Amino acid sequence: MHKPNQSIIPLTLSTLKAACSQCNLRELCLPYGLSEDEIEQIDSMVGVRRRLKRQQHLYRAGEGFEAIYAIRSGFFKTDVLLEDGRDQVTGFQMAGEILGMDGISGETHTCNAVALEDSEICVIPFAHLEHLSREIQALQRHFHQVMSREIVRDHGVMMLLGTMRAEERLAAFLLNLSQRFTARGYSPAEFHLRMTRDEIGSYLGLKLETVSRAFSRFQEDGFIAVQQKHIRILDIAGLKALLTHQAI
Amino acid sequence: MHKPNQSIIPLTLSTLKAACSQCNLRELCLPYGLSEDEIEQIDSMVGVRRRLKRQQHLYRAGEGFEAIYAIRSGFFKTDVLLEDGRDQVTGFQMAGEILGMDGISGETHTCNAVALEDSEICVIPFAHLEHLSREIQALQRHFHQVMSREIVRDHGVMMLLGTMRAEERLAAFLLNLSQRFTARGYSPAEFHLRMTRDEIGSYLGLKLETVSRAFSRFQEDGFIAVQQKHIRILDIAGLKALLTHQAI
DNA sequence: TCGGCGTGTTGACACAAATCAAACGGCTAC
DNA sequence: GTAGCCGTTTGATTTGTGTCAACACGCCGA
Repeated sequence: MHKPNQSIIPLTLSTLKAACSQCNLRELCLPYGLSEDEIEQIDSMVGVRRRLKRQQHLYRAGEGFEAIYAIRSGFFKTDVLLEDGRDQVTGFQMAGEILGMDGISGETHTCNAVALEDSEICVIPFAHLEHLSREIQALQRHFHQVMSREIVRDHGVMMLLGTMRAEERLAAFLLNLSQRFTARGYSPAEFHLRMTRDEIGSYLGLKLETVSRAFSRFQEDGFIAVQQKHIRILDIAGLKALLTHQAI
Repeated sequence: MHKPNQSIIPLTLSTLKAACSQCNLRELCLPYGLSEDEIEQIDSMVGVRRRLKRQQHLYRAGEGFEAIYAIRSGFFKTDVLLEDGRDQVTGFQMAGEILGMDGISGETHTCNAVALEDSEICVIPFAHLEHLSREIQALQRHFHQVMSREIVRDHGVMMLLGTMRAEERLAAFLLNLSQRFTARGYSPAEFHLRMTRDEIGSYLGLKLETVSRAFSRFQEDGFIAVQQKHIRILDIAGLKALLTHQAI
């Protein structure tokens, strides 16, 4: 009955069991202090789950918007394409984070979301979410906070792109990843990059060669140990100093 | 009873009369198709109005978040400050646009909002907005769209900062302003910049000298006529071509 | 096991924008 | 009216990052 190979897992008793109420990412996706009853309601909100393989699109720019997505496991990037072919990665998302809020305004997605590793997401039909957040105040508040957090995050990226130099951008990027991995119970100092140098560069407004050089420089200076996509941070304080200190 | 010089206008019959139901910016701030009854409810949501003089702060980073603000008239900028003193303008806002959504996530504002000319704003207590948007579905949907639009706008700025060259950024900036003025019934081709070259530069991730040079270049090339802060666009198509064509 | 391709590194050079510096112009205040 | 200041323009020079190119590495499939 439960077919792991299928990309859409139908809403059955067995899948429901593994829904929000049992999910260890609950504290990332949902507000605190919900009653049993409310959690049960929210469980029913998550219609289906979907598995995506590496490089598979969750949605594409131009597609109709119907749902937002909570990442259950895996890693994603979102990117925007300009008419003339230029594109930019607008974000990297990991477990417990929400995708698709760009689509709310125009009923159409404005960016692409691509899995950077095999991933699993929860589909949250938006009409259903709105309905429920009219009933459950804590859910409403939580959703507003999630959207607002996205706005604040974007401001941070604008800051990075507008005022920082290449090495500062990369340092900020690594520290941000480290902090997010930590929040998920992983090592703050050692992790695996799911994206290529080119994708990092696109996100940071740099060319891949510049990213590569910055990695090398950080390694020379003893801030990190790089081995392909495996990163070990040796001197977090040093990286942080790069950011705040800057050219005096 | 009605004292225009005071910065806070109390909620009286006379001010209520000039509230949402009578506001000519209604189609920007509110959803279509509300009933008389609903509009009356929303009227009551807008607690007070406030006048701000040029250079006055509407709110500052770190201040507690209680309300969002609809601009009734005037012009604002928002900016973020880094610990090391660097700052960046994250946006310019004009009549009919909403300020303050950055504060929702952390109960605290994360940026400063400053009036760039004498302005008037409507204070929308957030608790009240959430309450009402649990009752009026169209209001809920509208608010979500406004937040989402902000996210999409931010992606556009990231695109600009990450992939465009100086002249492309300025062209995009001018075209965006033109389009927004048009939507408000002003001339698409002639307008007054409320911000300095330095503020434009901060927003576009450029130094003020670069902005100035780009303006001069656009004038030489016959795209625009610049006289201080007064801008006349002579060749919109030319500016647009700068964006899409780019270095072949 | 080997070959090939995608990905990453490193070097030489070019170029766009930053920086430093000076002078100008238009406001505002006296 | 005029002095002074802020904002702007313009020029000369520096510098960080992009560009072009060659090469190295690791992974996958044959």
